[in-house]
Parts: sequence; structure tokens; C-alpha cells
Amino acid sequence: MTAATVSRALSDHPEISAKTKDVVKEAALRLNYNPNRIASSLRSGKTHVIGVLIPTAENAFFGSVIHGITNLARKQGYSVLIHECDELHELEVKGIQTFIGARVDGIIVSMSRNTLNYDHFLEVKRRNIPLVFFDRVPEDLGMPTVVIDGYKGAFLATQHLIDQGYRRIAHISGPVFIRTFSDRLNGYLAALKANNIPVEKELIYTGNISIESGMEGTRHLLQLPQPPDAIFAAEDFTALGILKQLKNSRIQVPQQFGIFGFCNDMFSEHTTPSLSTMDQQTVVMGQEAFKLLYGIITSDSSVITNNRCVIEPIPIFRESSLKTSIS
Amino acid sequence: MTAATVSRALSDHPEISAKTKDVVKEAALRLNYNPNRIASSLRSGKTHVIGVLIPTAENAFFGSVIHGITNLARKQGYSVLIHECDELHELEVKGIQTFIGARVDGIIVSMSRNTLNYDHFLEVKRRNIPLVFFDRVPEDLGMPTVVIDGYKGAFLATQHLIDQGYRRIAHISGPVFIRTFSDRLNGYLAALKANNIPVEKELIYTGNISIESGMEGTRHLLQLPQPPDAIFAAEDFTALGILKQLKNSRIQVPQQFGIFGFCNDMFSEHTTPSLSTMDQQTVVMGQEAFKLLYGIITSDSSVITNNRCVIEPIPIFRESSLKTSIS
DNA sequence: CTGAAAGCGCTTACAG
DNA sequence: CTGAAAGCGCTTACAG
Repeated sequence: MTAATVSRALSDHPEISAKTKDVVKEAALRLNYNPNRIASSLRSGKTHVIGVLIPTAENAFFGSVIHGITNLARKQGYSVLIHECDELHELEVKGIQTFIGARVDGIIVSMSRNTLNYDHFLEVKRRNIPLVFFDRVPEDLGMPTVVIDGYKGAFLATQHLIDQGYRRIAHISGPVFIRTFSDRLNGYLAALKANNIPVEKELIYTGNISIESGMEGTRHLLQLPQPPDAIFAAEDFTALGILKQLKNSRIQVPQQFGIFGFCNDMFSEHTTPSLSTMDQQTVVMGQEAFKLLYGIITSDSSVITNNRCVIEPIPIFRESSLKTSIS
Repeated sequence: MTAATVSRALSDHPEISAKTKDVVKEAALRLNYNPNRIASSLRSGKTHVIGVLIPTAENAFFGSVIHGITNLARKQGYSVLIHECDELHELEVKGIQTFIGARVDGIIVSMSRNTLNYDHFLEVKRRNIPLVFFDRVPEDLGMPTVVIDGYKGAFLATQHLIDQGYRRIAHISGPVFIRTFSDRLNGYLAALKANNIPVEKELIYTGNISIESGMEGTRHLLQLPQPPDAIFAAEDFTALGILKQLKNSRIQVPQQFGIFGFCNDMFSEHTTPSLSTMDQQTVVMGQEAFKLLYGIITSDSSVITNNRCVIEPIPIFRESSLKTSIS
């Protein structure tokens, strides 16, 4: 029996007899034979490895997305290479080069905050390596992406605060040059408009995604001539800062003041009061990213129609915004 | 110029002239040449890939350790393959087989809770693939491990509660058949002894690492004839449950009751009051695991002397245990 | 249904 | 200092 026959038997080649397959498989098991995937990859041109490039694994969001990706990947026989860029464009480029060197079958990326130059992604495209982005996606590159509907999430959050009877609703945003945060700002603005509430520019504070900026923004908003009685925060750390500052100022949440966050971070259900927020379905996001990539890898045609997946945000109503259920 | 010369020039082989190297490197850059690492691996027998096997990436602890591993690995030119076992022994075995098939240069493992059979690890050893464990390590396999000093952490936490003036200190443990939790239980017992405090069995409640079991344990302890006035919890979710139950029972923390947790989970600094806990230096743990593995990979001798790395726990004193600074 | 042969793209011992 | 040749362990088109 030759290596060719063994190879075919182990991969269930249709032209091999059942008897031969049995003999080969039994022997493989007995001898603890573990095929060399490196050799297989070199010959077949398929590595069954995908690369995942993220800012950092030290972050519940990305950890959760990785979980979604690897779980589905394993079921389809793919292994996952992880690279972190630590928000450095240079390391992002290096990660892509490593993936190309490893001849991965596809790449999933969430960009560094500091990436403005897309040459490395264009190089991936030039080499016809399937590429999917999630959450932090490049604009106008026409590449497949998975994102959360931040506009809708912000709209729903703001509408909820209005429905709960809050009258002046402020927004503490993140850096709005980032699409993620401008989307949420726009959703907030749209909800005000839909309720015929005039937009007041002084009620919009630009923060930087941190507890400190949440506190700072709150102090700023509270000393306005007409302070707000609720804040929609662009993400949960900001919301936590708002909560801390209101406690310092002895303002009751949610009775006197409402808070709504975004992200459903680990801690948000454990604060006192617990934080209302938008869940981003992070595991689903990872799964959808892999599905999109897998679809491209396995499609013979290079034309992918549905190349944009939008995840629904799920409102999580907790104590910080439920005025009516308390009063 | 032959492929051999190019290969040598690119890897800075000492026998190649500087001029040739320059020519080759310039051309490589100009043509966007990216060497095929698969072919290189097949020939050289080194993949420069390590495998990391964890229960799940959807957990801040493991995400943080991965961060520590990948950061150091990248600096040494290694890529990281991730596999999750979802606490299933079967998937753990599959992950090891995948790593062997991928011919990784080394493997880092934190075991599934349900792993009792070590055959897959012995197979790794038999194939002389360097293997390092962290946190959840097998007993008596004599393999290199990185663990936190849970005994010491528990001792320090208990001593701190005593020093703060708490008189009856209970312990809500995790499943004590797991070494991690028996170590912490023993550290608690040792601290009591060191202070001549008699051990009372009814003050030790066995929980299951959850908010619910923290609450349940607290209810149980509070209805004792002589209830405790402080609890050292084996980990932070349990500590959070304790806090929630004490709030329900209108018991003031830390004035009437002290709480000390373990792990320094994301949420623990954001509860009200914030939770005192033991930080596990998770990033350092990942770094040490990689260092240990790298040492084995690069050592010519297979004799590794220091094959056990013990990480110091760092006490984080927060509101839930600081009675004296308040009164 | 199975075998013989070529080849994936590198690296490296050997020769000069 | 550089080249020619072999070979890593598979897969696959071709032949029978």
C-alpha cells in the first residue's frame, strides 16, 4: 500500500474501497498517526487556519468575539491564529504580514484606533486572501464587515429615557471622528427629533471613553444654567463615571436622574444601581464574522452579495433608567 | 542567483556577502516577497507557532493571560494558535491533536475542569513537544507549571480581616477537590491558627463559584447561632453574592461586616462598596508561561531546573474590608 | 480501485 | 562566497 492510498483512505476519497479504508484507519489509530498538516498545506494550498487581528485580548469585548469566532471555526475544521496590535498601526501591519507568511485561508480584523493607512489591507486583497472586518471597520474600502447598529441602539436608548419621563436628555459621546461614536450621536439626535425635542448643543459633551471623562462631563453638564436630568452615554465606562459623579453630588439615580450606557460591559450589571445599557451580542458578532469569512473562502465565485452584516443591539433595562417602576 | 542564495541572504547567513544581501533584500522589498512559512516549516522542522489551549476566551482571566502570552511570543517571533475546550475533556483532546497536527513548537495549557485523564498530555510529552501549564495544572505529572500562590493570598486576606478588627471570619470556598480552592481554604485555616483563632467548621461553606452560591452561603452563615462578621470568599463572584445578600439583609459593609474576595475581576472595583480582593497578575502569568515554554524550546538540554513558577498575589484593599479607615 | 511520479517552496549538507 | 541537489511529508493528476 502506498502513501497515496493511505492519504486517500484517510480523507474518505470516494474511489477507495471500504475495506481498505477500514484497514488504514485502524492502523492509523493503532500507531497514533497524526498527519503532518504542514506538508498537507504546502501541497494542497489550504492551511485551514484563519488569522484574527485585534487591538488586545485584554478586553472583554474582544475576548468574547474571539470566543464566537473560534467556536464556529473549530466546527468547520479551522484553527485560529491570534495577533494583537496594541492599538499600534505598525503592529497591525506586522500582524498582516505574519498572516500572509503563514498562508492563512482568511483574515478577520478589528482595526487599531490609529490606522489611517490601508495599504496592508489592500495587499491582502491583492493576494486574494478573504478578509472580513468587525466593529472597527474601514470606511469606503467596500470590504465585508460586521458591525452593530449603533444608530438604532442610541435611538432606542434615548427613546427609553424619554418614555421614562426624563425631560432634558444629554449625551456624553466618544471621539466622534470614529464612526462607532458618530453613529451613536446621530441615533441620539434622531430620537430627540422624532419626539420634537429641540437639540441643544450644550447638552452634548465629547468624552474619551473613560470613567474620568464620564465624571468630568457630568460635572460640566450639572453646572449648566439648565442642567439635564438624564444622560445617554456612548459606552459603559462613561456611564459608570456619570454614576460615580452623581453619587458624589448626592443626586438619586434613577429617581432624579437617568443613565443609559452602551456595550453591556461585565461590570454594568453589578453597580449600584445597576446600569441600563445596550448589549452588543459580542459572541454573535464573532460568529457572523466567521460565517461571512467562511462564505467567501468556500464560494467559487468571488462575488459576495451580502457583504455587510448588521447586528441588532439588545436593550438591557436595569435600575439606572427605570424611573417609573420605582416611583 | 539561486533560491539557496536568496534564502541565505534573507536569513542573514554569515557566509553571504554584504553586497548580495543588499541586492536580495532590496528586490524582496520591491517585489513584496513574503516567504512561505509553511514550506520553511516543513523543511526546517520549526513552525514558530505555539498552541494555547484554554477553557474559554469569554472570560477576562484567560483573555488577560492570552494578552501576556501573545505579546511576548510576538517579540520572539512566535505566532499563537488558540483553541477553546469549553470545559469539555473531549474538546481538550481534540485541541491537543490539532496542535500536534499543526506541528507547533510548544503548547501552553490551562485544563478543563472535567479533565481527569491525562493521556493526551502524555502523548505530547512522548512526542517531545514542550508543554507548560498555567493556573489549572495537573498534579503529579511533573510538568512545568505557572500558578498563583493561593495559599499565601488567602492567608494575607484573612490576616487583613483580622487586623481590621473583625472577630468571626467565615470562608465561602469553591469546589475543594480543585487544588486552586483547597489552597485558598488552607491559607485561610493557617491564618486563623497563626492568630490563635479556633477553626469552626460551621463557618466554612462550600460554594460553587457563583453569585448565587455567595448569596446562599451568606444566608446560611447569617442564621447560625453565632454568625460571622466577615467572610473571605474564594473568588470575586462569590464575594459579589455576599455583598448583594448583605445589602438585602441591611447589613452595613464594611462597618458591620467585612468582605474579601479573590481574583480582582473587572467588576470588583466598581461595586458599591468596592470589593477588596487579591490580584492574580494575569498578564504576568501569561508572560511567565511563555518564558518557561520558550526556555524549554530553546534549551539544548532537556533538563529544566526551575520548572515551577509561583506568582505572588497582590492584595487590593478596597472599601469592603476597610473598617478602621471609616470608623 | 490502486500505484508511480511529480511537485508544493523552502533549507541545508555538500561541493567547489 | 555561491551553486546543485536532495528532501521535508503530504496530495493529486495521470495511468492502468
